[in-house]
Amino acid sequence: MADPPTVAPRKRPRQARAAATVEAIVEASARILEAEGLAGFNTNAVAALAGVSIGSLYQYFPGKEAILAALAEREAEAFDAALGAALGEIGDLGTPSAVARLARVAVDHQTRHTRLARILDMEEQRLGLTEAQAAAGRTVQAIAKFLSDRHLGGEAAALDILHLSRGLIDGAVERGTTDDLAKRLSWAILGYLALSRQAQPA
Amino acid sequence: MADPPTVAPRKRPRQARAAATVEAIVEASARILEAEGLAGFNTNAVAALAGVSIGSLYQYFPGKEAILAALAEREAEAFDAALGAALGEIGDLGTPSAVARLARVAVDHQTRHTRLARILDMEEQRLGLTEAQAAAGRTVQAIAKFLSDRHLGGEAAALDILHLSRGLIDGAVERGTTDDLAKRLSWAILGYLALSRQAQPA
DNA sequence: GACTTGGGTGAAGGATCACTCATATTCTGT
DNA sequence: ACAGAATATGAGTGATCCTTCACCCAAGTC
Repeated sequence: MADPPTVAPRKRPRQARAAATVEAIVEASARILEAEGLAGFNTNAVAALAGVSIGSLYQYFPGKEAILAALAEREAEAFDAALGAALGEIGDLGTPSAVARLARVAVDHQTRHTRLARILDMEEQRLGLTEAQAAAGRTVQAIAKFLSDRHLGGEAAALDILHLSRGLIDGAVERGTTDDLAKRLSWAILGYLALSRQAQPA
Repeated sequence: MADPPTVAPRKRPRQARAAATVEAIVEASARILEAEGLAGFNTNAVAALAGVSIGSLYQYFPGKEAILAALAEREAEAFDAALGAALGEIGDLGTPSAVARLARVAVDHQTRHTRLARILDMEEQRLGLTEAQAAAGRTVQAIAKFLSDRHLGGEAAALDILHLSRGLIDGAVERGTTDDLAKRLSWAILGYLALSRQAQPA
């Protein structure tokens, strides 16, 4: 087992110019990972695509794993925000409609960057990306709250649903069958919730 | 985009000794991928763990990707066999019991080598691992037949279920909540089938 | 026992890539 | 305008790793 590499940013950008550099590096990384996968993800390529020298990259990130960490945090944050917004808008909807709405959000997010999302998900485990995991934890809590408010389940159900969604969406994108994807995802989620509730009446 | 590397075996082992060498290489690769991930998967390490010289490795495989191909085929074949056996034993069971049985098979298989399975799944897309995909295709057809025999769905449903299962199982293994996993998986599958049937009555 | 073919070896070439450092440029406050 | 801080550069270094090749050993054949 390899020891976990340092993942905290090396220094913080103070000028706008520097912030743009950091942003360009993260964005370039996202593009490369989506297009080429982990294999094509090397610091030289990232710097080149970002239009920045390798030296600059190492000013802000202690290594390539650190870029992954920043990227993972960014994505987790974005998903949490999108889901939070959706949750705020569905207070009085019926459960099927509410779940359909949430399914849409998940599909939209995951469809945009399938490959990137899968890679980050795997690396999140391998390295200890605590920042990203914290954001993901907030997402789980938000869904768990939604479920328990409606007496549909708790945190365990939220996690199962999240993971099952990932698999279903990734698979559908892979084979290009994303037509009724949100609807199909709703079937899985609502079905899971109905049967789990029926199996263990609270 | 990188061009797809050659993946066909270089030559076929004719003596028992050679077959053992090939087997050792594939097995060592599986162990390394499970323990270290793609990052630790290099030909030197594989040869060393297999107790074989690097030269021997290149006698049978044109490159590391070819080992991946062989491994993917082996795993896909194993899963197809296990699932086929289970399908043969559940001819007259009720649908919930039958699905529970299949869920068990999927959980057992995926739980044994989660990390390996995930890696192979990703690489299967990246390279064109046709042999492995053929075996996977047979698995899909077997499930599709099971579903259509009971008027529960077709190939699309089979694929959705397979992918959703992968996500759910991987997630559960990741966080160590594999206790009622087969049951939870059954909920998702049966729920999906029930609602999809209800949405589009044949 | 000579010959053929299959099997096995590992040092070495060559490519890639992470990361550093000495130097140059740009910004910001005064 | 100037000093000092922040930012940017990219050739170079060393390590890792894929792959080849020239050579040796083992097994079967006549």
